[in-house]
Amino acid sequence: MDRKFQAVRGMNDLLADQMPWWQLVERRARELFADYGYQEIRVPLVEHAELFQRSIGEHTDIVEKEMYSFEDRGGDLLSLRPEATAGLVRAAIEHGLLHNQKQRLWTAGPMFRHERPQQGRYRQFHQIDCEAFGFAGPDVDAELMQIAARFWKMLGLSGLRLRINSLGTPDSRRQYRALLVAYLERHRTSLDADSLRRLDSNPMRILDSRNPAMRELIAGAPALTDHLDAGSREHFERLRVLLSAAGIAHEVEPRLVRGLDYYSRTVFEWTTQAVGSQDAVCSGGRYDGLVAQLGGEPTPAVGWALGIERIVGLLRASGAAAPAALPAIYLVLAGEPAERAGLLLADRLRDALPGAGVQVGLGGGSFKSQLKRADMSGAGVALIIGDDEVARGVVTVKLLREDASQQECPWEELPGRVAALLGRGKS
RNA sequence: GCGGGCGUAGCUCAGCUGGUAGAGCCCCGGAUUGUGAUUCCGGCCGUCGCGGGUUCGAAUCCCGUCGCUCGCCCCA
Repeated sequence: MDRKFQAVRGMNDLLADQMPWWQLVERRARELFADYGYQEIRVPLVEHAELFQRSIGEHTDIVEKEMYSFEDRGGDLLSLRPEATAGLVRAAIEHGLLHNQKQRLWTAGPMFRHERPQQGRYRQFHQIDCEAFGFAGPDVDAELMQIAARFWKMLGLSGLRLRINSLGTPDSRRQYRALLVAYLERHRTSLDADSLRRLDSNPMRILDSRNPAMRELIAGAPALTDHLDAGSREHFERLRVLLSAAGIAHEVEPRLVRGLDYYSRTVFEWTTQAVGSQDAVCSGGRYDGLVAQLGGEPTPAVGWALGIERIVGLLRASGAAAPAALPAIYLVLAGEPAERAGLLLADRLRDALPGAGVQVGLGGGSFKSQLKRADMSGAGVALIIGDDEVARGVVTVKLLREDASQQECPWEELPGRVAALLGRGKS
């Protein structure tokens, strides 16, 4: 073999030391959505490429250069999903979920974008995503932000900032866009290369440029907030009232523009300063036109997505220790007769003590190394079985975490004895 | 697509101005023929990312290439 296989760039293996955090995040998310009455659904990772082109927008970076697209054997052009919303909307329409109904849904899973990986940004990354359909008012916008805020609280995360903005309706956005382009054209000579490029394709994106040299120019630009239609302005103002009443801290950020074409009215983003330059951990917005655009009945909708990798990064950076699942009991088996008895005895213990965690010292080795492995396993109790114990039908019980002389225990009494030891250890 | 940094043992890394590769951790065995977490001894572990060049001699210098990583763009 002249070549070791490596994972595809930007697609990471999640090893055991990572999983306690992932499991924590996923478990809490499940509890969170249950608490708000959101239902989980799952949709395929692959959809027709056209679904994403039409929903996300032809001229977005995602569609233009980041999608994994391929022709399948039947000649269909398919894509790995770069985000979750389009697939959820497609499924909701396809199964009639939006027919005279309101829906509050969530999903989670991998997304794929062909970007240059860096900290917090990967080609396969994972999102938790929730969407509410059929609610036109700002109350559901506020609820979605409340859900996210509660999630941070459940996970013990602090230091996250919520910034909100309104993009208005497609109509008011078009008018504003014309004003903005006129302004930028007048200052064309001060634009940087990236902004010049975006002037034609997506001028509003110039507003959230990170280039400090552009700051002054941007500050002088007409503000989106000043050019909203009356309905959008009222929606936005009521949203702010609701957020304040619910005790959700937020800032209006007139320059916040999201990268996907389908957003209308409310957009928002939670950011952090704790993990590299990819600072957005959760973001979303309202997309009232998308369902109709994809062939459904006109249905107002709003949702957000959060990046699990970024949340896990925050948790790790916060110094919190993830609860690792350790076995409570480790079975040391010395010699062939003990090995023969060990598996069954371990299962009896599992029957009697479900959830405790019983690990069998497989693979032999010296007695010393077996005890060493028992210690390393994190178990509190080592049960030692050798030829002598098998012959007499007993087990040697040794406490690994405290000073106490070890004792012998007949097999029949073992579950009760161990239960008592574990109970004492916990209290 | 564009920049910066880095590739030496499974992991973390040392190796000065070129002299033919090391430490710690891990793992295994022993000191203690059945007692771990402390100690001591021993063992295992390498195409020095890859290819080419310079040289008597390259982990070290030069060129190329691949990979990883951080950042830009963009985004979760």
